[in-house]
Amino acid sequence: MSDTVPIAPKPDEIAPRRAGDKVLDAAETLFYAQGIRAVGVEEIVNVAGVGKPSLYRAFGSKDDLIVAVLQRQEGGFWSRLDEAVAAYPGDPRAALTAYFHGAAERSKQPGYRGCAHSNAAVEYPEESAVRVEALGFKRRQRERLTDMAAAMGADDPQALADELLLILEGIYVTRQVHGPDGPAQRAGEAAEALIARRLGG
Amino acid sequence: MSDTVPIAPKPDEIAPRRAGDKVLDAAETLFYAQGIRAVGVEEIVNVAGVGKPSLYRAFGSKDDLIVAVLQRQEGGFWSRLDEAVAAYPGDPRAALTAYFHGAAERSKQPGYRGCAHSNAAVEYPEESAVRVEALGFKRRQRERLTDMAAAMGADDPQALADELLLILEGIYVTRQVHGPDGPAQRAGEAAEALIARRLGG
DNA sequence: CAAACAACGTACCGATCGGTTACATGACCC
DNA sequence: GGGTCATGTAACCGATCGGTACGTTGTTTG
Repeated sequence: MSDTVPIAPKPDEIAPRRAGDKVLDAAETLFYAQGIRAVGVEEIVNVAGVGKPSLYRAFGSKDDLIVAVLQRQEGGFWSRLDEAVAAYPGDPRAALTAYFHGAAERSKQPGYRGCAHSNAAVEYPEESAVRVEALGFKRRQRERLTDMAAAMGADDPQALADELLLILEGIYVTRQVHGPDGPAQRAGEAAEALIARRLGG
Repeated sequence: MSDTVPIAPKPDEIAPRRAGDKVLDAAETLFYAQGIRAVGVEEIVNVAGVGKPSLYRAFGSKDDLIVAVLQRQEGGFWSRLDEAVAAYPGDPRAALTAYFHGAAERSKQPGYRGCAHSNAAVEYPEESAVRVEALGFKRRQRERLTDMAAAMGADDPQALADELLLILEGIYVTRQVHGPDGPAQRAGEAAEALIARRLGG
């Protein structure tokens, strides 16, 4: 994830989840919707329907909980990217193009608030475990895009990847400040143009 | 401003500034460097070297102070944009290109942390005076870019402006998550490419 | 059946949050 | 000198912050 709105925690009647899982669900939803610093642990445990010690038994501290939420959300990003890649076997250019069109589309959904990791980095500008986790994902994201640019046959994979990253982060933030009908809707086309310029076609 | 690092409050020995001005200076520096929610009023008045009542006499509340800081910072953005426009009279395309190259260059300076208004919108996702102020600037920014795109002779000024906004917000955020040698350095070239695609040349 | 253990919630902790009050001080102006 | 205005000091407010001591419950295990 890291750029989709968390699905509402499902009722735990079918699979009686542990208190820690409920905390993680609640924290993910609340952090994404309201921002990390704006959400207190009290509110998290209330929404999760558990006691405060359950949070601290499972995660040790609010910071550790934040990191755990970010780690879970990172998986979502890779899932969606891998999905696009799998949809166009042997054609990383088509995969990446599809991914950007999909990202623009996803940004229209209500409650969308961009990339949780980027938001976290903005909320935690000073050195901290949260920032380390957020920046770590961003580095892996950049590496992966660079690899894909190389696989596309770009002369300068890093340059192409970085140009696409500008668009990607642009989606995340413009959606938040300009709404669902803002610049983010041009992202697919813009990404295609930047790819075409460095690859031809 | 809104994307340059605040200059350190100058010593008030020459022009004995009012307490409210010192508060505004300190708040601008602290908010930009550490984030808004991370800074308490106590720290602000300490750095400003004034008493807490001075803050509340001048601004009424922390929220009002935040709004005042954002309003001051907005002026900086218009100054820099107007400067680029003035440097290329009658050539909005050259002006905008220069602006993007300049923005990429500025993003390298230490302490750069992107656009204060975008950051504020991330920190305040729920309706509030702060968010209203931040989003108001972002709307004016988009309108101005659209006007310039129209002046360039773009067939679809809104489309070009929005593509450039993706790059612009991309600069702001990628600098924060990827550092001064990250994707932001490709912004000038990317902006030129997107402009050329819609204008020819 | 009972001891042991894991999981959990109630109630509380000190610290800090944004904001306020009362008052002393000093510069300026007539 | 007396008044006004802007300021700083310091103590304080209720609310909320992240975090914990401790007792209760429910299940397992002998």
